[in-house]
Amino acid sequence: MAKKHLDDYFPRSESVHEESTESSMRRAREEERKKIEVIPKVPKNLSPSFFVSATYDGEKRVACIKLYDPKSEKIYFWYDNTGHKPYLLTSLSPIELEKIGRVMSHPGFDQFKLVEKYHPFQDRNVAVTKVVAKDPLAIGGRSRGCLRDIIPEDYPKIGGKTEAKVWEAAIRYYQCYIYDRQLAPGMLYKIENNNLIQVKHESSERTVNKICSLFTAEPKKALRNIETWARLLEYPAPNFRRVALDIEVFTPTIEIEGKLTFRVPDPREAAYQVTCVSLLGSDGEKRVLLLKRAGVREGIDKLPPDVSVEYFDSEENLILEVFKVLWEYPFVITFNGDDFDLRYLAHRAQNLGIKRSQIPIEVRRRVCLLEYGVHIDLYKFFFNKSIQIYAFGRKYLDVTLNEVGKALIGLAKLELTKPFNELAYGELAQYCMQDAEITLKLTTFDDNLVMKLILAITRISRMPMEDVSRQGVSRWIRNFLQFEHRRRNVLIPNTEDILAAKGKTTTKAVIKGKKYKGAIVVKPVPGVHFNVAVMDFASLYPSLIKVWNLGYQTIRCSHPECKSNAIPDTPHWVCTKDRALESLLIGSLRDLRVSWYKPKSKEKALPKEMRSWYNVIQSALKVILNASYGVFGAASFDLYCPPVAEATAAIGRHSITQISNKARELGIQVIYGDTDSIFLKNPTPEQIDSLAQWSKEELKMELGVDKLYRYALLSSRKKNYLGVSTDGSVDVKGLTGKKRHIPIFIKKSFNQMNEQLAQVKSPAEFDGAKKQIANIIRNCYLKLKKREWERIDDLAFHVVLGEAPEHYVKTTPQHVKAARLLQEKKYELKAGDLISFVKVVKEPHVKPVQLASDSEVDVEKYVGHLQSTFDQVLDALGLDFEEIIGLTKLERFM
DNA sequence: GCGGACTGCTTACCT
DNA sequence: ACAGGTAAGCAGTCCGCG
Repeated sequence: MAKKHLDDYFPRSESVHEESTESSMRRAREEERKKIEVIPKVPKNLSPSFFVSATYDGEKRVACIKLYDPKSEKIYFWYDNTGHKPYLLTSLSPIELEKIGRVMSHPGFDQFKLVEKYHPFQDRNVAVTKVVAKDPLAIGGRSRGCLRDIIPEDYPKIGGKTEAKVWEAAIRYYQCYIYDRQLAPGMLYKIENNNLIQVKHESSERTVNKICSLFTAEPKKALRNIETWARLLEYPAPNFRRVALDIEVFTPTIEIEGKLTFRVPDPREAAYQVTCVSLLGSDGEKRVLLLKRAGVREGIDKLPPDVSVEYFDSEENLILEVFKVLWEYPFVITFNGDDFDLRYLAHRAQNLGIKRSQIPIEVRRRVCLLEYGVHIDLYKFFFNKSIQIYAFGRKYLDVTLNEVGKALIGLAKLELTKPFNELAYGELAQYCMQDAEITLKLTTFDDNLVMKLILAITRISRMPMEDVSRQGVSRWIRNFLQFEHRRRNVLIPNTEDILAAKGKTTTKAVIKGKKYKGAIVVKPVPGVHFNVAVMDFASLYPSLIKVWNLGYQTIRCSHPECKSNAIPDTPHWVCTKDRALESLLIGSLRDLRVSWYKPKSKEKALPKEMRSWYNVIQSALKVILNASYGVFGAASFDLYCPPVAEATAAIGRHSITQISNKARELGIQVIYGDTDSIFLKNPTPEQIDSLAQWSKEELKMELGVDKLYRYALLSSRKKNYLGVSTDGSVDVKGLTGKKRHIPIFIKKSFNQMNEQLAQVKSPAEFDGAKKQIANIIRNCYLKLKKREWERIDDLAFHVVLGEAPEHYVKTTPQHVKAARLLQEKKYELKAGDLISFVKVVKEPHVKPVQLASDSEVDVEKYVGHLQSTFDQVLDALGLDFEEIIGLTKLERFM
């Protein structure tokens, strides 16, 4: 079996609840008694509290739920009292299993139970055996000899004829617990007679009813799903009492070329002193804890008066003071706390001999959790590509506190006037407090958007908040699908079973190395087009998954009579008898977004807070829906099913082709289109209506007007255009002048051109604009020729290192050449770093901007870039770069 | 030994 | 560690050329 298989079972990365080793478990047990004193006892009449996290308690050997009471703003722990145990499912009968010695003698083995499960490929119930264990580690862990490995290994040895199947053995125990008890993380619970019971919220229930009444035309099953989702999304959010934490550590300096640089201390060694810690609470707490240093005078004038500044003679006392806070706050927010702040504090505390029972941090391989509260590491959350693109619209490009802060809340890190270790108390405290402030504000801006977003996804995905904030969208989708399997008593198939039953892809991708054919891009008609309507399908792929009943069960189903229900452009077919889970769930999420949350988020009559909540929900849904097709084509997804992805893309191509044909039939010129959109030249409202109508009737798909452009400027290239909306705003898509690696020197002129284009209202006004544009380009060209740039930085290209510089073996791109020059100067570079370089005359034709001087710049190279940037627009405008800069074609030729 | 045609690599973008 | 499609620029290779 492939090695990957094991990784799939117990994913090492991201997941926060990793198994502890035997020794650390023993230690934990010893310490348990002491810790428990710090954790509040559940009061007799606990008010309705939010389920925020779930773990497995290794000592008590039961699931543990963390409940956040919004009244006391504390977290309470509830331990399972239902006797639920970890288990796996297998195709072997108890009789066969009893013959396997290693199963029976396994110390973690508990008992067998015969159960029935619906088999999603065979379309019938099958008998399977539940192998119950005393401990999740007995089912599957990193250690050798767990039950899920033993069963298939030993079955042949007892004369097994077929393969021994094992299912659902790689699900984390606390998730398994959530599924089996059909719990709703993020929702309200109470504890009654020591039982965990979900609580209703009456006014939200009324809204849920109202939403359901919108969907009465839907089949019963779908309606039930809509109701469940609506409840999860309508229930209110609490105020999350939280503290942002940032630490500063003494940082050894090294001298490079007379310049002092520093190396970030290793948090696993924690060899240097913690010099400053800022704690900023959502409740108004503002504290800076400073370590006293010999010879440095106390006194701070730069901090606001409401900040409490506390000096410590001993580092140990400082850290213990921080720990008090971590034992007390229900939510702790950091930026990269998993890999730095919390990790450093924990290791440093150990180095200083602080007792383990006093350390509130659970250090895992990749994450740091809290013994008491919930730790949210914003770095992980903002790093999430889906969050980056769909929730925040690509507003930040680099995931650093500085960049994210600047982009989302207009708050940058402080710039230091001196090397770090020479800072007086004032500047150090100020710097540290600023970081904590950015961190906290990243969770408070827009009415606590980020906290609510995490809460909304917690509810949809049925995961603990810690996992939601750290894991990717494919895990969110996987978990709610697994949850629904359990609800319906459907066996969750193994990845390789789906692949074996449904096969791979059949179409040929345009791009070499891709698995199947994707979307269509219609060749643009270059030039300036006035009155352009852009129509698109409302969330194309999720709609197709809904309308075409797509899912791993239904694609290429086993019923012969379904084979005639063919998917265009592929040899696949789809089931006509059963409804696919994915189709149902993704479909109802889509419907809720399109028909309720999206309109509600724009309803002006609603109170501001309501609108903002609806906006949170609609963007959470957007993030999930946008990934809902892609996951089926991703081998890392547990329900990976290539034919589903391939079919979805094929129907997408079919839909856009049909709609363009229909548009032309209606006498509308289609000037461009990409995946789910078509650009229509000067259509009448009637033509638009009949196209939308036709789509609804024939394709069962909603097609609407997305944009109205006063005019669109199409280049001859696909995915390259500029549109001026009726309100004068300019959409620039794909043009080089917009790309972030291009020097600002060129970008400035490009933006000036856009300003001119925004002014143009009619074809008659184009002439004036063209003259202005020619001027802009000529000026830029002349400035270059006369070498009149302001700063050399303006000429720098900025390119991200995809991997560490030494890792490039096939070719050496220019940014890597520049990176290697920096390395020679002792700069430390890694994957993800942004390299800024200028083009110079001498070999190797590039130089890091830090090391370059004005005189070495290769002006001709820059003229070339200027030309190619503007050519994309000029050909549509009927202008010529060489004429603009005053060269006749003949001169240029000679 | 050198330049053009070609392919492949890398990044940034679009939907 | 959700997908495929497109553009740009450069690196590297092959081939012809007295």
